[in-house]
This record gives sequence, C-alpha cells and structure tokens, in this order.
Amino acid sequence: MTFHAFQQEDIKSDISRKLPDQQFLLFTTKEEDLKTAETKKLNRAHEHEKENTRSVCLLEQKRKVVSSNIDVPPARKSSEELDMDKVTAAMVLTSLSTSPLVRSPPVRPNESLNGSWKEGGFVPSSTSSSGYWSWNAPSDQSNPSTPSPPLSADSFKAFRTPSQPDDGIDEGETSNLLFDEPIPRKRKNSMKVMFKCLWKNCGKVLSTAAGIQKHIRTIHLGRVGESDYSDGEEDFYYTEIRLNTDSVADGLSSLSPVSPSLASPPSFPTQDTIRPETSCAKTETKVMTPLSRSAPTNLYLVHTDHAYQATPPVNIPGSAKFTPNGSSFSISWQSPPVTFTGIPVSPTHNRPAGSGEQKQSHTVLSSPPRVAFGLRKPRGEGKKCRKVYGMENRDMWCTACRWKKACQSIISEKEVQQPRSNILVKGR
DNA sequence: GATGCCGGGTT
DNA sequence: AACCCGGCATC
Repeated sequence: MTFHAFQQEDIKSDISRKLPDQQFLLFTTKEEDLKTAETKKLNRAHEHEKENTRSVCLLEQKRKVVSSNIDVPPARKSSEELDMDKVTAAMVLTSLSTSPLVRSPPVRPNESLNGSWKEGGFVPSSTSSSGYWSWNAPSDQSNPSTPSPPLSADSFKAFRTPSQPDDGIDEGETSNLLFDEPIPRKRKNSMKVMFKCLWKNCGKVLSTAAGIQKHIRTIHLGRVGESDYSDGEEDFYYTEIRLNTDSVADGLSSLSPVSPSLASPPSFPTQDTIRPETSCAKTETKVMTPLSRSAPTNLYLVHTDHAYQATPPVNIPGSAKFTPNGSSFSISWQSPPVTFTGIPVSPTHNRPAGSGEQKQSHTVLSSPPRVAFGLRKPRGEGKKCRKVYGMENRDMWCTACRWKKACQSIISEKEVQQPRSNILVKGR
C-alpha cells in the first residue's frame, strides 16, 4: 500500500486508472480536503492492513492525531502543520515500510506539485499553508544533511515515545496502549535496545528514546528554548538499535547483495507520461528520493529483506557496514517476508526466505535453456557404464559416469576416432 | 521410461 | 579438484 498525494485534479482520473489497486491516491486541493481524504485513506488503509498489526497500530495512532488536529484549532502556526507533517511523514513511512510495492517508485507528478518533488530531502513542508503532502528540499533552517533513519518496523516503535506529550494524543491512553506495551512479535532472545542518533557524524547512542529525542532536539534541531516541546521531528533522526549479535547478523544478511536489477523498481505506465526528466524514482540507488534524504533513507533498503536483498543505496552512509560512526543502524525485520513486486530476478525471489532456496537455487538460477544453441553433445553410441554394469554395480562405473558426466571408460569406435578432448571442450 | 551428460552447486 | 545432482535431450 502506498500513498501518493496529488494536488491537481486533472491527473486524478488518469493516474488512478493506471496505478495498481494497492496504491491509494490522495488528491487534495485544500487543507480541508486533505484532512478528509486522509481520514478516508486511513480507513482504507486500515482495511488493507489487517494482517499487519504494527501498521494498524500506527495507523490508528495517526488517525487519532488527524482527528484531534481537525477538532482542535491550532494553538500556533506550526502546531497543526507540524502535526500534519508528522502524520504525513508517518503515513508515508508506514506505507512504504509495509508495502510490497515499496519497490515501486512513487508516482511523481512533480510538475504538478509545484516542484515539490525535487531531488532533496523530505522535510515537512513548513511553508506550505495548504497542508499539501509535499516533499521539499531541506531549507536552510533545517538540516543541510539530515540523516536518514531506517524504516524498519522497529523504528516505528520509536515514533512514539513517552516524551511526546503534545502530539494530540491523550497521554497514557493510546500511546501506552499502542506503543509502550510490548508488541507481540518474534524477538530474538533479550536484546538491549538503544537509540542511536542518525544525524550525520553524530552517532550518539542513548538508552532512552526521550534522551535521544532531547539530544536531537537540542543539539541538532537547535530547539534549546523549547526543550520540552517535541513535535516528533526528532523521531526521524534516531533509530532503535539492539546490542545483540543476532540483530547484527540479521541486518547484515538483509544487506546481502543481489542483482542490481532489484534496485530498479518496476515502472508504471504513468511514470513514463508524467515524469519526463527526473529520474530519482527510476534509479533510486543512485538518486535518492526526496524522502530518502532527510526522512528515513532506507525506503527501499528496508524492504529488501532476507536472502534476496538489494544492495543498499550507495549513498546511505554506512548502512551496509554497520559502522559505529553513527550513521549505521541495525535493521531487524520481524515482519513476514516481503516479497518483491518489482521485476523479479528469478522465480526464487518470490519464495519466502528460508524455504529451501539453497537447494533450489542451483537449478532456478541456472543458465537459460540451451535448446537454441544445439551444442549438446550427441549421445554416445557405445554402451556406457550404466548400461553395462547397471545401477546396482554403480561402483564399477567410471568416475565420469558416476558423476553423470560423459562416460570415459567405454568409448565407442566413433568416439575413439574423434578425440575426446574435442567433445569435452565443446560447450565448456 | 531409461539413459547420457551438461551445467552448476557443494565440499 | 572431486563429487554430486537437477534437468534436459536423446534413445
């Protein structure tokens, strides 16, 4: 499930017709429309996310945020917008993290979005007075190079921390209910959870989310005077890490290389028509999406899990190395295996991880059919070991026959005249 | 269906 | 390199 926001109505019908069913489009021209549509979108999303408890929790959470925002007039200019931006970001992240279509590039009617889709960071649009879903380049006041927290499911747990009193949710009611209580899921052993600042060249690790939020708020966001105020933006700049070797192993395995074609998302027909020049979605490994700059980077990385991982985007700092310099993070994906909906490399990529792909691989990944070449060695005319000795006397076979290779012990007259080496070399 | 063996994987 | 085996072509 992927959310896309569009401003102009004129492309609504066209795009909605072309996009996959799982993609939900949000067309807004006004702020009111945005809220209404977002609520509807959340409802729809909820229906399609029943299997994903975590996402549902988040959606529920954010829905309350939306509703509260609608009801309560903004106390100050940025309050509502920041909340909306937070919701927006959370929604996008949620959708991206849970959607198998994450491999698919977002439909980007960038021309229609007043240039909101730019190559740059995703920054909550502080200047947008209409509440658009916009992806703006990072402004001066914000972060020249904002780090990119991962989109792992665990990271979402960090979205909500006890130190966020003013995100429109009654403290202790839903937050504790939804986020603070341990979510039933598979977690290996007992891991010590730490929170690492993803700000570039920082890497501060704190044991509490509140601490890391405060750190980001004061050190990186420069909100010294409003240290108690949290609009949730800090959530994007830290991630949860586990000090456990298993998690590291998971993360590394999730970063195992695979064919680069996996990194190329499938292209929608709409992209060809809507996106003429920009190529950020086409090759996200090279050009980061706007979201991937400041908001969580590993939009695609996170969703390439298990044995069929795409190589992490090269410009994700240290994501593949898990270096302790602060730009790394652990990705532990406890959700069900995410299958690629993009261009498959091989049929095995649609299999769940750990379902015996090891054994399958050497056949599935084999070379294309050799029929067209006609280079197959003609079957030997003489009786081979198998024929002579039979299966029961397999130990009497020549090694080649035992290995299912061309028989070397019993050579027909024809093969004697023709040097064996020629036969063996052919096609090898 | 049996056989031969290529191509590729594992040890 | 030795060994093994899936799968295909041929018989």
